[in-house]
Amino acid sequence: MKPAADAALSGSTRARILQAAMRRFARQSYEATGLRDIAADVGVNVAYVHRCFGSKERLFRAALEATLWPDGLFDGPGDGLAASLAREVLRQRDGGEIRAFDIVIHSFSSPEAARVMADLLAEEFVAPLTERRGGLSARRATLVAALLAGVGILRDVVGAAPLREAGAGELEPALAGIIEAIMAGGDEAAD
Amino acid sequence: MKPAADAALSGSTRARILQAAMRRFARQSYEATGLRDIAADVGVNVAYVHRCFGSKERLFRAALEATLWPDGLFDGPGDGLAASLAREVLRQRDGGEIRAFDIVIHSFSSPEAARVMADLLAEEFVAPLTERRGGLSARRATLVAALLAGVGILRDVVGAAPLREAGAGELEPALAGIIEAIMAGGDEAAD
DNA sequence: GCAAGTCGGTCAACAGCGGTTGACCGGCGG
DNA sequence: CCGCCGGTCAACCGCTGTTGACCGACTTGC
Repeated sequence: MKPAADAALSGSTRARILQAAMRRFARQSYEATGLRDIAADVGVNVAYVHRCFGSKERLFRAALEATLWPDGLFDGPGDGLAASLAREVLRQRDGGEIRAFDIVIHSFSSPEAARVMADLLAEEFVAPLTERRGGLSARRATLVAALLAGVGILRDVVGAAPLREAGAGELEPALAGIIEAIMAGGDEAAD
Repeated sequence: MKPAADAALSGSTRARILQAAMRRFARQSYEATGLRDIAADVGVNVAYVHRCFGSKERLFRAALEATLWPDGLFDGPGDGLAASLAREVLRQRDGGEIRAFDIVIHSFSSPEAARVMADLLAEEFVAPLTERRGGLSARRATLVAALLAGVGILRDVVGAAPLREAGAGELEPALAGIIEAIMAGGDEAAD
């Protein structure tokens, strides 16, 4: 089969596999996603998917890393950070768009995925956030991550009604306020 | 959990299966927990576990319901609510103790478990919390749930270092403060 | 110009697990 | 004697990640 048509976009089959994996992992859990599903999406054989990435866990890691903050989430002005985090979490995904967040919130549980995420949480979220916001402790940065993760899960995985209903415009400032409160919170003993 | 029935029924094989299920689901994910594991714990045949509860999902639901807030989490004084929620989430489990929380945080993902949890979140957390704390919106109550879920997951499932390290005594007041901030937060437009 | 080797990819199979099912069985009350 | 209850046993069927053998095309070396 000649991939001439979509060559420009996806070029190598490996890249297309990766993108299919990203799409799958962003919509289902790690365990619910089979290598055969991904292979079928791309139109290749299962064996090749496996041989291409070594193992399912490594494919998951690659997919997650490939989605990490494509748009420089932490690049904006420091004082708008809380707002942009809130916006990112509540953002509606349209079409084929894939957020790292979607992958993360669907694959808690499953020890393999958790291992991957523990690494990336520290390197790709806590570190940039504390660096961006001087004086912010790793603990409070992780608490921000916890809030965002919880909101994402309850909203998009569990489907909690109060977080899904219409007014994202109402939810967003509230969430931003809470994030700000967490980051600003030095009102207890310094941590 | 029914306090008296618990001891009395400990003889009943069905009750022992339920308890074994609670233990398993509190330590592994829904998907990672097999009916055969549970059956082996109790010392009965897999088929009986299935026939006893109808399906794996129903067993999960029964196990989760049986662990729900055994000690009346919302019964304390209303103003200490944030603190007691924080304490509950960060509490160290010793021995065979099983919190509903442990089951919940291990089994996000998996659609079957999520379905169960969506029901119970509304009925068993949001409703009591808003009732206990007059004027609290369902949205903010759910945000509290999100924070607690996120903290539990990052701490106990993913194993994020900043939330696990020693000082629970330092983390707890910070968490309580954030919870309080969420519940108190009417500083934005009323929601 | 031809052999050798690598790259991209297929195919079939393995080995093991998962929940679920239906047939069966011993004891016990009526 | 019948029938129900608690429980076992074996099997089914579908799925999983993973493996090794193989293959065609293209590049490289001589």
